[in-house]
Amino acid sequence: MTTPSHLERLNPEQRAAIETTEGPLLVLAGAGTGKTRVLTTRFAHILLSHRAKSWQVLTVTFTNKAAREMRERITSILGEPAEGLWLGTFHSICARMLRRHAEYVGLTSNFLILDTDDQLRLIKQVVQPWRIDVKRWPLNGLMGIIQRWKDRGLTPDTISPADNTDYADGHARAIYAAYQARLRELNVCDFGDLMLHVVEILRTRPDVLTQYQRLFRYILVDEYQDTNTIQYLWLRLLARREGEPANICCVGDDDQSIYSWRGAEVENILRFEKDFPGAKIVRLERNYRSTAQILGAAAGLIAHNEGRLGKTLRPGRDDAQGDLVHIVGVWDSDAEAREVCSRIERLRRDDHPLGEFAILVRAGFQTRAFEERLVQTGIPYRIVGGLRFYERAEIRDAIAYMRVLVNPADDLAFERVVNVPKRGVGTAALQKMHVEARGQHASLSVALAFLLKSGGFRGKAAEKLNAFQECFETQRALLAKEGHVVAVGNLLEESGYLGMWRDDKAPDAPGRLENLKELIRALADFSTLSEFLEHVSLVMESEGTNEDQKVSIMTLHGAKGLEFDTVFLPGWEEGVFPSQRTLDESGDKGVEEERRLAYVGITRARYRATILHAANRRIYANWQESMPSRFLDELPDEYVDREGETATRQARQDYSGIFRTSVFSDDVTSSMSPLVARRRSSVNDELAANTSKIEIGSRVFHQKFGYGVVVDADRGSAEVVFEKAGSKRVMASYLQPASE
DNA sequence: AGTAAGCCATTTTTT
DNA sequence: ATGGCTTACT
Repeated sequence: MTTPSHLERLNPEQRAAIETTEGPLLVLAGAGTGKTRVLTTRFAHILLSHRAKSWQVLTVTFTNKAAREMRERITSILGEPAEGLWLGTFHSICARMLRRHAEYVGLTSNFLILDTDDQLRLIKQVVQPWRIDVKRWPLNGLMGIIQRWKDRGLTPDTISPADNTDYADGHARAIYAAYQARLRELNVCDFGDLMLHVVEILRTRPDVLTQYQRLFRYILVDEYQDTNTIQYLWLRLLARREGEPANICCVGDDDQSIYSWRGAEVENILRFEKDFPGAKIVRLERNYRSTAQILGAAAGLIAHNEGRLGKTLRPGRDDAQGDLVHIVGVWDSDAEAREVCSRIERLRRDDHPLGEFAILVRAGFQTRAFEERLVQTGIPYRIVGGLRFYERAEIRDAIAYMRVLVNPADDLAFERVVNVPKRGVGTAALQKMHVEARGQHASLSVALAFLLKSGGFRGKAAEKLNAFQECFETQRALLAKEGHVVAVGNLLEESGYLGMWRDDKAPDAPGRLENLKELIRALADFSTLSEFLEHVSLVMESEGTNEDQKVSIMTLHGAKGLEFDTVFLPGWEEGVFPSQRTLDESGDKGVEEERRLAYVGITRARYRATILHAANRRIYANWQESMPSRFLDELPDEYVDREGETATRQARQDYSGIFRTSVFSDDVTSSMSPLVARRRSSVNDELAANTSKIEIGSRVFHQKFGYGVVVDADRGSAEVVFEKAGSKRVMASYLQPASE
């Protein structure tokens, strides 16, 4: 018997994970063990073996990226796009379901999905009657609490006293109720509602539930360790046929659970066998990504966690022998950046492509030192996971314009743009509209129209608001005739929005205009504006990832699922990693999650991993001595090379000890022991800083303010007269000498 | 209604 | 130290 082509070159465990199609199955897939391959092949196998049609398989992921990749790979296995797939993120699939049955939860099928800005604006309004002291209880916190409740599937009336909080003087539950009521009135949903409402429907409408249970003959779930309670409830409702647990296959790795702080419950994966009686478990432990040393180090580290399902990564590659994992102790964050950069340069000279380097940090503030050094050294880099395309102010504004164009009654969007660009609408004018709208039980747009007619506004404001109203009406009329691309283009032009950015003197204004052009271009990919807006609210993706050869800087969280030849892991110090905040808030549980994060970090590397820790680090304002991370001690000695680390380790116990200096260094201070370095550092660091190039009268460039001329300079900062942004005092380290 | 001064927090992020 | 946000002036 011949093996079908899609099952070729799989190891026995992978094959078991694919061919065990019936009944509940948990696939414990360690890092780099071919998880995505198993998921996609399993899908194809179900189809090719005629167990189900493509629309009878439900496949859920967490990110759009994962969903897209899976779709592509399934298409390539099958040789053609599969029909009517239920493949997407939890949220996009729930949105699809909710549009079908919206009326069961008091919505209509054209409900709108809110972004975070809208949510906050709404909470702000809803909270008014309680006169909450927002200093003491920031609204962000309130939103967080409501979100967490939603993650756990709690509605205002199912929150037990034990679940309630002191937040907002104990009014959180009542505010939640008011917020939900308001959402319903507006016929809108936040992200949490997409899951919450669907679960509500499945629970209260047996006919609907049965319909889906019959439809989905197979269910595939990616990253199961990241599911929260409501997602788990949703899956458990769907994964049942004639009272029996259905063919649900969850893939995940308890060792890579790093999102408990946003509601993920590792318990879900740990409890799988109990939740789904008769479940089988397949472990994928052969790693095809990393060297034996990297795997050994990672395995040794994660072994310190308790309550694991248990899994040991084994090298699966023939060329698995490689370098030891390097641990490097440095003086401070600048030395750390220098050390990393000099190592990158060394490898770069040996033709290692820049795209194969990653610097993985615990928190955003760590990136600064690396950026500075990379700029100085002239190594191209990219910060991954900064602000995403659809989160930029100009994009959100433009989208709000589109929303009002589609639906004049979209008050949240209306409010966002009514005074952008400035039309002389302040809190007073807005208040007037709100009062009018409430009085008439109508939208702000209707209220504005009424006020304009009845002379509620005078002078410049009236004129501008009139024009504002009119350009919507004109383009709305044009929408059908000319199409949405033209209408939106006109709208942004005639409302003065594009002009606002054209007149803006800030150096980032041209970039914003560029983004807006990009957005208008993207409109053409959709046949209607509503379709585009649905895409935007669910698939908040950034523009095409440029495949330039650049060093990637990103957070450990952001790196999950990625891999690089060479990985640098800086900042392994107590308080930074594990982070102090996690230590304080979550204690031992927190340490375990941080350790998993460390495990994720190490296992990103194919060939080389270098871990760094600094003896001193600036926290907010002042310098602090820092202790090497406890995780360093947990790495098994046989897989690591501790350069200059013995010294720092000893320093922790005895500051009068004798230290050894590392021989492996381009830069004297970078990897020497802390105490030796301390004596030299003040001199060296100042020489190293680029302040020497920043002299009075020299022309400089600043990322944010653009070009300018230095009029005054001292050690750390300089007064610069910028061409466009005027005179500012800025940190010298943010300045580069202008080349022209 | 727009600007200056004070106040606070400041990990991680997707949908 | 810094930036973001609210409050208090002009």
